[in-house]
Amino acid sequence: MEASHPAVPWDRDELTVGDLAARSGVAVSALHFYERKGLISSRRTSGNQRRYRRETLRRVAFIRVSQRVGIPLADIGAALATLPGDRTPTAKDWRRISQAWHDDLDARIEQLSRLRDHLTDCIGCGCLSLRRCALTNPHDELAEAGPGPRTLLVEGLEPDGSDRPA
Amino acid sequence: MEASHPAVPWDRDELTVGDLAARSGVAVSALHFYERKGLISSRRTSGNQRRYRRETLRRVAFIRVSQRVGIPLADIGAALATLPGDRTPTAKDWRRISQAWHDDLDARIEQLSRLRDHLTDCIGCGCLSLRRCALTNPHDELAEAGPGPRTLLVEGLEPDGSDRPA
DNA sequence: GGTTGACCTCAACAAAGGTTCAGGTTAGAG
DNA sequence: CTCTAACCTGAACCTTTGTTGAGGTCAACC
Repeated sequence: MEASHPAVPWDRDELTVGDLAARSGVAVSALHFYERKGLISSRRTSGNQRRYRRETLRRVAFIRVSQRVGIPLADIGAALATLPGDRTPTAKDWRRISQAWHDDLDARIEQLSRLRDHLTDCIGCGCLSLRRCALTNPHDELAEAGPGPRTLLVEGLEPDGSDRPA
Repeated sequence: MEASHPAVPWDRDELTVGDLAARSGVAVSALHFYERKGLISSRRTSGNQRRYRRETLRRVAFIRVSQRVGIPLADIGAALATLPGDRTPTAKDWRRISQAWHDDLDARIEQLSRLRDHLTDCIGCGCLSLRRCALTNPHDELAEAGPGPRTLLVEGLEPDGSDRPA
């Protein structure tokens, strides 16, 4: 209802949840979910239906890209929360928050590379001594962001240092 | 009870679930869980308590390292299932199954690197056009193993090709 | 003004990877 | 022989990221 003309310019600028879903390729249920989690927000019509600003399209795109990079929704939400609320985010704003992902990704890639390079030494050799292995050594370990196990591997496998391979 | 001597050599070779937990740094509840999932197995004493072979220590270490690499438990279980059941796995056995992780890791690192290199182009520029962006383009996408979102990003952001940055 | 598709809320379920708790048994030290 | 730490099972609960369904409303076309 809003006004009796359904296609005035400033109405054109708003998207229904279905529009947003179609345009972003994200299911309506996921958009509702993101909204419950505070990652996106909407205005309600007098009939209680959601209307999104076009800017939301970019937020959703950012969410999906970030998830693909392996960032949990909570972190994405925190990053989005740093965007200005009083104006539409600029290229600079997006660049700033994407920089954090870039750094995160760098660290993650570095860590995975180390992991890979030690895999053969540590598992491949069959000894897998947790005490000595670089793979399982917490010192080797950084903040570990992103998916995957967060618990660190600890302590010694063989108290006597031997490993009894057979 | 087994036999009336609690410290005979072949008994020394067995670990209680508490021992295994202490040695591997994994909670007892997690070990029970791994056992329910078939990743490890135990003998039971006459009093129904678990006894693990020392070899199990290496399996648990393998599980934790694999999780750290980002492999789901089900896949780890499948890999472990290829180990010989009739003898203690050798260095060669472990090398073989770790090779698969190595390859997986290579692919994952490659993909993350591509993602990182496109991040600035795609989010950083502020346009985030899903249609054009390499980040969101399924063609760019491979099997995507490991943690993180599996759903592909799709379709166009702006039907008219423009993006209305502000 | 009626039909139909899109929308609303709330609740339940899913899968992964566990943890916690209740209620009861065992093992081993003294 | 008794005490207690460690063990057992099963069920419930947790987090994340949503999906599905039931029951009901809204909006737009003819």
